[in-house]
Amino acid sequence: MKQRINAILKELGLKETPKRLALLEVLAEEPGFLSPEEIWRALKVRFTTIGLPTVYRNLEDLANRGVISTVIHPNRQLYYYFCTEGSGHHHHFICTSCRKVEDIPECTVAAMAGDIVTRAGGKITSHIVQFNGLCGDCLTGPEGRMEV
Amino acid sequence: MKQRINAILKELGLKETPKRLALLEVLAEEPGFLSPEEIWRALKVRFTTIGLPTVYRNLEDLANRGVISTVIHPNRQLYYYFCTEGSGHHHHFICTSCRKVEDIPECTVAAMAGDIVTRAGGKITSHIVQFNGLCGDCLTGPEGRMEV
DNA sequence: GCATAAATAGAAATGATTTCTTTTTACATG
DNA sequence: CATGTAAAAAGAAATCATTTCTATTTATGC
Repeated sequence: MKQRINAILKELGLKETPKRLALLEVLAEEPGFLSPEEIWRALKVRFTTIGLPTVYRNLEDLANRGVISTVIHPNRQLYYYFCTEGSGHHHHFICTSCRKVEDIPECTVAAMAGDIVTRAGGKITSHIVQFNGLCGDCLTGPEGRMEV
Repeated sequence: MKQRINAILKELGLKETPKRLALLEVLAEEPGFLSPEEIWRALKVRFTTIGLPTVYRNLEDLANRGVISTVIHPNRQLYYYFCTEGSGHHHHFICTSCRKVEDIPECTVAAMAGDIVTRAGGKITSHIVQFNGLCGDCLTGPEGRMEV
């Protein structure tokens, strides 16, 4: 796993700092998703000085580069997950109780739900399907832009 | 529209307070999604005293009852949208620039994206497909619960 | 009209997340 | 191996959306 993490950082041109490596190790060893503060607490065991902003900065950066996934949680806090499937875009089924994360292959939404339950044996309480982007007007014209 | 709002509140057993009615009117007149503070500012034009907590409380309550929809935004702020399609669960395409909201009928995810672009003429920059629930273990056993 | 639970005001607290400035560090290069 | 430099991190502080709290007001059924 350490080799894989090293390779990822090298490929992205990121410095292999001890804290960044440890952060990824913590995430990689965790089967479910974690909050920044939880990761921070785990890192404080290994490092006497480790700032919460460092954790936030690295998580955001790594998520933007597709190394780790963000979890959209009903409580709107940030959670992160190191997906063993690699960085290809795909979807997840998360358990809001134990935080387990299951990969979702592409298929229809309704079939997806059924497939998840069949394979994971759980119960789906809600799902989020939302597309973000620019509508036709905003794509073509400069007027009315008001990015939020 | 006022009649429809009145009917909705009556059906849910909610009191028809002037502020709650006005809040729904503001949302109903807005073609896109709005933030709590924007709604609050709109209401301050009509009411000399209107608290932001009142807006938050009503929005959360109405969303929980399915009267209005929440918008999951990349910036993680809260946004709300009064969907003209009624309270049936369905999905949305939002423009993060002008805030327009388009309804999405159920179909495959890939087809959905294509369909949205075909009808709205925009560009999809990201999409969220995530299922929340309880995995098989959490559903059956009491151990390991740690709702987050 | 009156009782009562619901709703609101207004102030204050909360707490996750971000910003800022200074210091440290990884690593490419000589 | 020394060293210059840009990236990374520390630590303190700020931000600000959201929530909580208590007292007061109000809509509505009787």
